[in-house]
Amino acid sequence: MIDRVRRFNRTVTQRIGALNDAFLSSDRSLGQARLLWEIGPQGCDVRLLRSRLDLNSGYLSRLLRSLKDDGLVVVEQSGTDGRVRTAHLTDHGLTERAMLDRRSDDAAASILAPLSVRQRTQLITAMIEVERLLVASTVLVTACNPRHPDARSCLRAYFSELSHRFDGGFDPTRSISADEEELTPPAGLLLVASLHSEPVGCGAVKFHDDARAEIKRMWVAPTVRGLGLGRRLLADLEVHAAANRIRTLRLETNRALDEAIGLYRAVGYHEVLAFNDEPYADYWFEKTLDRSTAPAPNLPDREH
Amino acid sequence: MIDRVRRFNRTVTQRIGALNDAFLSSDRSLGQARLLWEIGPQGCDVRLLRSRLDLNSGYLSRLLRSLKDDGLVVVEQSGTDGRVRTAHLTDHGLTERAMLDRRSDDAAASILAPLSVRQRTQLITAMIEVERLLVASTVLVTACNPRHPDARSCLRAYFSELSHRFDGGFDPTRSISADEEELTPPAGLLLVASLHSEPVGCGAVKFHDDARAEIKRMWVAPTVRGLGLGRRLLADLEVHAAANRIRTLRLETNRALDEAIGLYRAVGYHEVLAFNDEPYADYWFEKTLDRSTAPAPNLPDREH
DNA sequence: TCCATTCTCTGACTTTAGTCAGAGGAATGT
DNA sequence: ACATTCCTCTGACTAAAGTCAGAGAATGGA
Repeated sequence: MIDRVRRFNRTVTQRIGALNDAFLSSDRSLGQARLLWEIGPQGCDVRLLRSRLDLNSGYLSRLLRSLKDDGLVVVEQSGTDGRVRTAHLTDHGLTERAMLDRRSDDAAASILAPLSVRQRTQLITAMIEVERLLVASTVLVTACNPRHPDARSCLRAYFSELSHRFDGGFDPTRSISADEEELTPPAGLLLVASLHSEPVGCGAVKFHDDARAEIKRMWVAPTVRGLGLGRRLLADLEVHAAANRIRTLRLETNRALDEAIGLYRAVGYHEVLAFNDEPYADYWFEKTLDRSTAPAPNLPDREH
Repeated sequence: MIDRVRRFNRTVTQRIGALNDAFLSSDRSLGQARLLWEIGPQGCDVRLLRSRLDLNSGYLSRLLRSLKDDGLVVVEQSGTDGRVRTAHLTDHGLTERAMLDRRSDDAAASILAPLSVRQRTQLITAMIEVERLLVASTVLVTACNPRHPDARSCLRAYFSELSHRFDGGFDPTRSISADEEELTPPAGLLLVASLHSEPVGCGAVKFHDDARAEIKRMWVAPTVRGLGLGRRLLADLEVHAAANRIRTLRLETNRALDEAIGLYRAVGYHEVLAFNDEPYADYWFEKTLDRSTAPAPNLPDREH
C-alpha cells in the first residue's frame, strides 16, 4: 500500500507539477505569483497571507513591496487593528491574477484533453475520491484543553446546532453538565479535530470513579461530514478510556441526531434503559470495551 | 470538470507536497537529494541523470561534485563510451539513500495512518485509477516520419510481436507493403505515441487515389495497454483521414489479434469480404467516415 | 499608565538553483 | 586524417528564496 502511495505521488507530482508551471510561465517569480493569487480579489490581511503561504515576515514584506512597486497591489492599514495591514489588488493586479487563473484553467484542460469522454468522467470521479480521503487524512485529532479557543468554538457550534435541531431548542443549563473542569484530565478529556488549524469537530469523555465513563459533546462540522471523522473521534476516545482503565462507556442522545445514532450502533453501542434523567435524551447507549484489542493511544498532544 | 481538476491539484499538492518534504528534511539541498535518489543503487550515466532530472549540464556537474566531496558518490569513465561518465554511490551514499527511502515510506504511511482500514482501501483504489488515467493523458501522439528512430523502434516491436503471436510466425516481405515511402505524407501518415519521450505505440494510414485509405501498423506497447491508447490512435488516424477527404477506411487483421478486433468493432468497423490477398489476414473490416462529426485535427507535429 | 506583546517593515546576510560560454577529451562520419 | 559532434567539466555570473536581528508603531492587560 505504501508503495502505491509513493507511486501515486510520483506520477501526480510529475503531471500536476507541470500544471503548476502555468504559474511560472508569467514573468513573475513563483513567490510573487503565489502571493498575487493568494491576496485574491477581496484583498487579504498581511498576517493571514503569512500564515497561509508559510512565509517569513521579512520575505513576505519584500515580495509585497515588489508587487507594490509594479502597481499590482496597494497595502493599507486594516480598519480594526492598527498594527495589521491589508493588501488589495489594483485593477492592474486583478488583470494579472485573472491571467493566472486562465492559465491554470488551460493547464487543467490540457490534462483532460487527450482523454475520451468516458475516461474524463472516470478521472474526475477518482479525483474526487482521492481528494475526499486525503482531506480526511489531513484532519488532526488532538487532546485539547476545553478553555482553548478552538475547543470553545467547537462547543459553541455544537450547542448552536443542537438548538436548531431539537424540537423546542436546547438550553445547556438544563442539560446534564460536562463543564470545563469535568473535561480536563484527570476528570475527563476533550478531543478536538482540526483541518488546516481550523477546528472542525470535537468529542469528549467524562470519567467516573468506577470503571465507567460517559461520551459527551460529539460534534462534526458540516463541511467535513462524510469523512469518517465522527467514527475516528469516537475510536480515539475509546482508546483513551481504555488507557484509563475504563471498561464501560455510556452515552445518551436525542432522536433528532440520526447520523450519530447510526454511528453509535455501527461501532458496537447497544441501547440500554435510561441511566440518567437528561431531559434532552431519547436514547441511552452502552458499550463494553474489549481491552485486548485496544491499541496504545498515539495522539499528539496540543499545547494547552 | 476543470474546476475539479484544479481542486484536486490544490489538495494533492498540499498533502503530497508535505510528503515530498521528507526529501528536504535531510541536511542536503533538494537538488542533492534528488540526485542521490536518482543515481540509484546500480549507478547511472551522467547523461541519463541530466535528461531524467532535466538539469543543465553545468549545474548537474556541480551538484555531482558536491556529493563527491562528501564521499557519497564516485564518478568514473563509462566502459562503452569514453565521453560518458557514470556515477555510483559509495557505501556512505547507499546508507544516506536508504534513509531517504525510509523517510518517504514513513511519509506515505502517515497519509494512511489516520484512515480506517476501509478508507485506506478506497484511497488506494482511487489513487490507482487517477494514476492510470494521468498516465494515459501524458501519452503524446504525434505524426512521425517512419525513418525516425522512434518510429523504427515501434515498427520493429510490432513485427516482433506479430511473429510471436501468429501461428507460424510473420515475414514482413510476404505481407502487403506499407513501407516508409507509403507512410510519409502525402502518400500516408504514421502516428507515434510516446510516454516520457519513449515510443510506446503507433498506427498508420495509407491513402489511396479514390476516397479510400487503409489502416496499418496498429500497435500498443504491453506496458501501456488498457489505457485506451489504441482507440486514441485510431481516432486520430480517422481525423487525419477525414482531413484528407477520405470517406472509407479499410483494414485487415489476423485472428490472433483479439484486442484489436474488439477495438475495431467497438468503434464502428464492420466486417466485409476480403478486399485484398494479404496472406496473414483472417478478417477484413471497413468503416465509412461521417465527415460531419470529424473534429479538426490538432496533433502537434514532431520534427521529422 | 506602563510594560509586554503583536505586527510590519528594513537592511544585511546566506543558500539554492540555475544560466552561459567555453575548454578539453572522446567518438563518429567521410 | 580530419572536421564535426558529443559529453563533461569549470569559472563567472544572476535571480530567487529565505534567514536574522532589530526598529517602530499599535494594542492589550495589569
